[in-house]
Amino acid sequence: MDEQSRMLQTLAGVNLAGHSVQGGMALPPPHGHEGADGDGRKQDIGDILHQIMTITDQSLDEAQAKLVSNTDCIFSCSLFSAQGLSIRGAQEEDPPDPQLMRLDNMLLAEGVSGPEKGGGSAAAAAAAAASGGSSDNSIEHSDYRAKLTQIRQIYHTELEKYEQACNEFTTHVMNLLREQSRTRPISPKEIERMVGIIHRKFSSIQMQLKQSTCEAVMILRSRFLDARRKRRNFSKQATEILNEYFYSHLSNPYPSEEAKEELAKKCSITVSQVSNWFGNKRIRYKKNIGKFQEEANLYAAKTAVTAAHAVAAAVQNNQTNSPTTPNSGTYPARANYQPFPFEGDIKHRFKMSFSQSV
DNA sequence: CCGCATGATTGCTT
DNA sequence: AAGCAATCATGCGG
Repeated sequence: MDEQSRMLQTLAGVNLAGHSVQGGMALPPPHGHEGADGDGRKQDIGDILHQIMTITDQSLDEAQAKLVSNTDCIFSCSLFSAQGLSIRGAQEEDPPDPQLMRLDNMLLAEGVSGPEKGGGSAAAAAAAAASGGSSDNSIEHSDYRAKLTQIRQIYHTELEKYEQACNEFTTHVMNLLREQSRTRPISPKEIERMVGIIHRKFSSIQMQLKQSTCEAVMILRSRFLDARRKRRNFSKQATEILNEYFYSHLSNPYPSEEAKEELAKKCSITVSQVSNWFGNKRIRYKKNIGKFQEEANLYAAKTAVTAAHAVAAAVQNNQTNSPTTPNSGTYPARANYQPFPFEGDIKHRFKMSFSQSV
């Protein structure tokens, strides 16, 4: 912040002072204001500069405060340190500026700098994609979007403020130059150069805003969308369903894509969550079969009961059938004994241990 | 507060 | 590309 102010002051100040001094020295002031006029004009420029700078600093501080409080006060340190970096970065490279492009791209991708309405959904989609799967966490999601909207609004108002300040400042300087042009010739190139300097300085301030906004979005994202942080145990019902499937397919606990989808629907979780669950379950079961024995028996009994019910229902439904119903299984709950499919091409040697364990 | 349970992530293998 | 193994980070009961 200090560095930036100094830069703006020195850069703009040197040039303005130079012109002012030149003008004052080379030619006498147009109106009869005595020698004090030259000094007065310098004073004017200095005042304006100071004014503009304080405005800019204030607004930047405000923006930062808002962005920080919007995410969390804890993160203010990272925000400010990041800004410090951005100041240094902003001073290098003028014309193409890859960093600015990166920031712009990110803001656009996050839906911050994009169109006002569609931005939210774009950000949501990006966020969902980043978090691994198409997860629709209803409550957290809307919360996230609300926060993102706040950030977007702050960003836009601040951006507008800077643009306005930039224009005002430019107009001021132009007016001053025009005034001076009555006393000495000022080439268009000189004016152009001045405007360029001003714009560059203001765009570096904008860059800070963008950097801060990016930071805020990243923090928001990591806090709301990192599923690991927001881990919640599945519902009792969901684990029941998953366990039932697992223990009734103990010889081959690898649900197909369709089976995963169905389980996901039943448990109201995502398919990738089902995959995670089975991955974890397989490895943990294999690691310590003994520990899971009780659970296995429990679910075996449970599925056996449901199977018995199913059989009973079937028998009741069509009594014409022969009484011997030899467990011709499609999904039937085969509790304790398994036919061990032992496919010749066992890709995963752990299937062996699953089969043996039963 | 500690330790275990558990869902998610990461890196590697096949 | 799917799964394993290790690991992380949180949830939860004692």
